[in-house]
Amino acid sequence: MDDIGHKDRPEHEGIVVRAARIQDVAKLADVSTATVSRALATPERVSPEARARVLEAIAKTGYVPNPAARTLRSQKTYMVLVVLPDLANTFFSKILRGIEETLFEAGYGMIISDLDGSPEKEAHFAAFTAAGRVDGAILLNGHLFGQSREGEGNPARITIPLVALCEGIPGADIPQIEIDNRAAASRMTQHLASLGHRSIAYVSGPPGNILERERFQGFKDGLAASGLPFDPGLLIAGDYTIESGMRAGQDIVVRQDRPTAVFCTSDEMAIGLMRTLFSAGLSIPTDISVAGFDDIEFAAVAEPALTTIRQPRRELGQAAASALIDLLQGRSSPKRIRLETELVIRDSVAPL
Amino acid sequence: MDDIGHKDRPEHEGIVVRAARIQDVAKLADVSTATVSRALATPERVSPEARARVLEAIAKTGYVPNPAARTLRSQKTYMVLVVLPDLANTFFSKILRGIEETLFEAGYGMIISDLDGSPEKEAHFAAFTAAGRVDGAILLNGHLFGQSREGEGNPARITIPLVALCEGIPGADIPQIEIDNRAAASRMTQHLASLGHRSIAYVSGPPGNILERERFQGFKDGLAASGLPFDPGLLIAGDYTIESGMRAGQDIVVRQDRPTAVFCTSDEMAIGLMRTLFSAGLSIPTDISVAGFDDIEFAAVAEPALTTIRQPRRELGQAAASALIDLLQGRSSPKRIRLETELVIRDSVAPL
DNA sequence: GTGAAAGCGCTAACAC
DNA sequence: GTGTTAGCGCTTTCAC
Repeated sequence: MDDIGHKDRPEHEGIVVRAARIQDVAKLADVSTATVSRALATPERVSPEARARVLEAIAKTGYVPNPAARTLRSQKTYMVLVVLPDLANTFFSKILRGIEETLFEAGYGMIISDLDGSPEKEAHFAAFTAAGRVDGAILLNGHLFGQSREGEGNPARITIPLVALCEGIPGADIPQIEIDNRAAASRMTQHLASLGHRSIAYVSGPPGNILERERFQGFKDGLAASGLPFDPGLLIAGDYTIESGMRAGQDIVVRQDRPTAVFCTSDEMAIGLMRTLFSAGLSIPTDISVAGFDDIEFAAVAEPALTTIRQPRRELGQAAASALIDLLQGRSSPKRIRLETELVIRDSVAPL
Repeated sequence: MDDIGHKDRPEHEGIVVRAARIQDVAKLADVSTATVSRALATPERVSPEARARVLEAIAKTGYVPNPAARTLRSQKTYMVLVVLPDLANTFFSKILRGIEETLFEAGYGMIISDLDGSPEKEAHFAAFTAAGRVDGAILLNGHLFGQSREGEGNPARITIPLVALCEGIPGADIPQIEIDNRAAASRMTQHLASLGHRSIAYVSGPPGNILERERFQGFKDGLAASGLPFDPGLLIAGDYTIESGMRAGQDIVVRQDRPTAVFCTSDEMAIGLMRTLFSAGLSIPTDISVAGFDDIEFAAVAEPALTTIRQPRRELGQAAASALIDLLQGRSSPKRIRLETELVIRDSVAPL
């Protein structure tokens, strides 16, 4: 730093010059700074000659507008916050990519916050958002800021556009982008039943989770539609992780009266569960059928290949980003967007 | 917007008030704005009484400093850019989490850019970085901005602190955080050889990739150390993806003279390859041993469980973030940090 | 269509 | 230890 905090930029080898500002461009193009600004933001309001001179000057100086100054003045950051419960969960990566590419095309950047179950982090990002560092946010964590613990008093209120993705937020008046979890779970259950399975175990997601509630409803719907009774004894607690799937497998292995099929509400759990069943000497699907949910990359290459429900993850991300961009640019957005799922039949489920 | 672009904040039901600024706090605490600023940045330089009044006023007003104004003035963004080749690759998620948590603790936010093989995106983020939107960057993509296509002329030069993670950047004079790929690959090769395997196939990463170059060297080292000849016929081209692993499996299946072990340089490829071998009726490790690299989550639950090299992914992320923070705060950082890997022995490799 | 000038909210230099 | 003030770089009235 040679100067009061300016960014430096080597122009010629060894000679350090401060970065070009709008004034430099204006001077070079022989116009006012206002015209430079307009040439960039609203070219149609600038004469072609002036515009050409400005563009040339920009090219010559390598001018890039200072975003902090722009934000300070215009109150727009062109940044979107994406709130995740867990960045290390592979389920999110394709969704993130869908979000990122759509945001990118519209000129928005993406800031990721991994809540990691930490209320401090959540408070931090709530403040961050309230401070105007982002124009909008996409919430994948199933609740609004500050709603994790109810009735905790209100921190700085968030007034920017918000969109909920995957995990709907019941009370919130914001666009919700999701799949029909209930219908999908019902479909899988009916598929299992149609193959002759009458004793179908259900490995749940975390208690209270909205996806879990919907999928569980779907499971019961499917049972009912197939004329099967609901047996609470066939419910096994899980939390969508590989580890909980392995634990669920233990549970099943030790039962004297084993179910003939297991519906795991995530592929991770299904893969973990299959691991445990194998280790116990069972074979799939001969001894027991296993179904998953999500269709992550590894579902197709698992041994046996996993029968599951495909979620259009990339499209979900794209749809959420599009909805948010609509809001950001003053357009309206449908309150609920539901994308189609697909029953993917592979080898882990067989007729009884 | 009721006003010239100010952010609004509901204070009481229905009444909308603009967000508190430093002046509001100063007035309420009966000090100057400078004192408020100091009370936040350098509390030790403010009298305890003044500080207490300021803190109280901040609590009362719900004041959150405007980051754009702060950045404009101080030339610091407290943002770090993380450049990834592919966000959807599950290998990165745990690394990202390591980065994020370390950055977060130090008060930095993280902006993710998924290059996605697109030169336009790369140019965009180079400009983005040059424009001063971030204080530093962590590069996971194996090259500096603008170096993807050589001799393409120089866009705005990046002068902020940079750190390379996982994929080293040979010519660059920046801290490199990585594992010893060569030693790890050599170790796995020797492990295979020690079990009696003399015909070991090698499934490579993308050509030209630095990880691939190092691991390939390690493979040859390991062969040499075990007294085995190097046979180019046992090299199979891959690119670290599941799909390329499946293709490599096809290659192996059709050989009349099959290798007895396959060293895949990513777990994804190993899992894909096992899928193909299974489908062809081979059993692992009875007919053929398969080894991976990385120890992703699914390696332990694959069937059979995958013998592989564990990379400390979270720690890699943390180390890179720490190194960058050191640079950002004017401290120096070692030019090369190498974290330990571990040979994880599971069931996919057996003695000949 | 263009320019002058105000000012976004903050920090840092300087004076006391 | 504290206040005054300039000004970071831009956009946006307002006047012409």
